Amino acid sequence: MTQFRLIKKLESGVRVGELETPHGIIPTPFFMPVGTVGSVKGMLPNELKSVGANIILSNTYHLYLRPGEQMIKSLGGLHDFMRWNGPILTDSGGYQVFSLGSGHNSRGKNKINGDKSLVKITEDGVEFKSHLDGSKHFFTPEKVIQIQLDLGVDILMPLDVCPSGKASYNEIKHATELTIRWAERAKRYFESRIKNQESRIMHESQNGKPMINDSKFTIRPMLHGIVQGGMDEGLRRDCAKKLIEMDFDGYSVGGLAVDLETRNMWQTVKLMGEILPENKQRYLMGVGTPDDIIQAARLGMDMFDCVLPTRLARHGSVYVQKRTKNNWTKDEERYALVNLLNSGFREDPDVIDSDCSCPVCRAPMESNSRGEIGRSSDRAEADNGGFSRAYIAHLLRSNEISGIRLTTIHNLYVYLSLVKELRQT
RNA sequence: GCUGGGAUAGCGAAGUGGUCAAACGCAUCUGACUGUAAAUCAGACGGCUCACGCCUUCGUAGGUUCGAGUCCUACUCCCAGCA
Repeated sequence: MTQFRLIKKLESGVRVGELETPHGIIPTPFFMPVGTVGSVKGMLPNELKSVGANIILSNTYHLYLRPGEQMIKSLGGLHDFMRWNGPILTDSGGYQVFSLGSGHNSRGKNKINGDKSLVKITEDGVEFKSHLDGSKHFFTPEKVIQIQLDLGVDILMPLDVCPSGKASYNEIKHATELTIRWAERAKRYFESRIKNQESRIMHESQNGKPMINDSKFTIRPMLHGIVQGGMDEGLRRDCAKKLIEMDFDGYSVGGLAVDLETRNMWQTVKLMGEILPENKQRYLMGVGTPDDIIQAARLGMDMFDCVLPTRLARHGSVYVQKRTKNNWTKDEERYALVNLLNSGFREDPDVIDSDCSCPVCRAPMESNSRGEIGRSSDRAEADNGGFSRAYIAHLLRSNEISGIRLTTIHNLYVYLSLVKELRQT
């Protein structure tokens, strides 16, 4: 039984489908806003919905460290905890193994541990030091599944080893092989836990208790296998083959959103699109820019997440469509980044993107005395959007929370309307 | 009016004889950001130069000294206390 249904494959190569999760059926391809610590920074659940999000991503590593998965479980699971009733996917912490590991902290200083690596990988799992307080912890493939099941998420990622894009062949090979062995352990543990859960539900319903119709109880969460292997075709093929044999619910393509100076990832994405099972969803982890997502979807990827729209928004940058009327000026470069903190926007009266209909840019249209249609001048009208670049730049400079909220809403809308468009055209 | 204290780069503020074009913070400018240690980080921030480097600055004007943001004198302005 597969919970992914491929409806059709568009001429562009984009796969249109749907994914059935314990928290509802969602259309693919989709983009997941990143809410690492149980919050898409600055956004409330209803705001995410209003901008078109129907699934979000959170993080095992972070929630385990704080507030702890047991606390979240006792408070009703992650969905209830954060009051988000749509599906949630959690990353496993595999990326943190990468980003907290030695040689990879390219920016800033280690806040807790000086220059020492926070991570030590062994066959059994990964020992790491909390970035919060330096305390030691140990993740195994089983532990990471347990945490995610306790969080109650819809789509789980197994613990993997995500090597730097700059790693040597041997390092990548070792990481890939370990990822495969860990995937097998994760799968075995996951299946046994799910089986227990299912039999318990069966048992309860046969005992005269009311049958549970809630999809939360009847639709099982999904576990992905994560394909590693760097840019090496042999390793990628081998890894994919072994994971496919284990029959995961879906497949993730990892290790491509790291160390971008070495990025020639398209060949690998193309390969993945060709060899991963057609009837399972494919998740390209951590990618990417809007243009990246278009390209990847055409190569057969179904799921995306990226910190760019939210992080860039907090750093003052917004995406602007490069189109004239309905034609893109250049198909492979549809979006430009604009940093509103640049001095040129201080007095810019225009909205971020006049072709954008997000809640920030959208403004009621009216015709003036000469019959020209333009943005309503009635700024005082409630709920009318139409915030000027000058105003948003001012808010950002003043460190007003509303500034980064506006840019975040806009950028997320860009991503979410983009995938929506992908599904339709 | 008297007695103290003070005037440093856009602002605030270190610096009390050489290593000072001058710490640090803010502001400003630019860049980076792809499974979030990230409302963060990096760089620039007197002038000229790609750069080595050169030139002009620490209230104003003189002076002492090989050498002054730092010491002395006068002046201008500000602050506090006392009249």
